[in-house]
Amino acid sequence: MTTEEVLKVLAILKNHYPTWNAPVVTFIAISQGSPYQVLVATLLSLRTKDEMTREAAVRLFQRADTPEKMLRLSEKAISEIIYPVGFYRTKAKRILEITKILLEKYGGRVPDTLEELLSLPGVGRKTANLVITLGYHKPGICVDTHVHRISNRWDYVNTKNPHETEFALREKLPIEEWIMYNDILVAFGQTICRPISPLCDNQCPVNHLCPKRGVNKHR
DNA sequence: AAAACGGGGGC
DNA sequence: GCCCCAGTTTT
Repeated sequence: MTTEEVLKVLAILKNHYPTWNAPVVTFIAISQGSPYQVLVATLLSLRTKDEMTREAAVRLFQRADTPEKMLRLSEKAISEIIYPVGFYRTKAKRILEITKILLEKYGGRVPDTLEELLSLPGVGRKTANLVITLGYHKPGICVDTHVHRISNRWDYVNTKNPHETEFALREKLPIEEWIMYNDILVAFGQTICRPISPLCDNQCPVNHLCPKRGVNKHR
């Protein structure tokens, strides 16, 4: 697909967007979540189903929604709160580790630049870009499995790894669409344009524009 | 049993 | 670039 065609597809998907659950981190952001909450929710979401992450994030923020409050919780306590999110021990440890750094080096604030965010342990490009876009409302592209998969499924980019996808999208996609592109592809990818057995025939509102419709019964 | 989950780090 | 890691839910 060309950029022009992708923009047409996005316009159609935008109309369907309200019928899908907003992705967790987006949900946190639009419900007045702080950059710190966006960061923590993103850490929870790594390799974890959206719904599990959402429930865990809500429970955790009831107990601690600021770095100061978070440090009062033990690693074990956090583990129990965020269960059954996968990798919960690692994530609890990482949340505390990063929170300490935020308090020691950044006065309790979350950095808003890519470089500073990437310097935090356990923060890669996807996490950093999500904090920048949803925490600080600055332009960025965070490529997760959905963005990567669907961008390639549309033949919009032809890339092997997420980093290439991010670079290609930065070149091709108008900057005004970056955040919406992310948001919509995640919501769309979780419900319709799934990795395996996507719902092309009955439920996809853009199947008539998709070069891979019916072909992608798997992967 | 195996795949999937809005990856990250080490090399 | 490739390989390994962490745990739970879903298929």
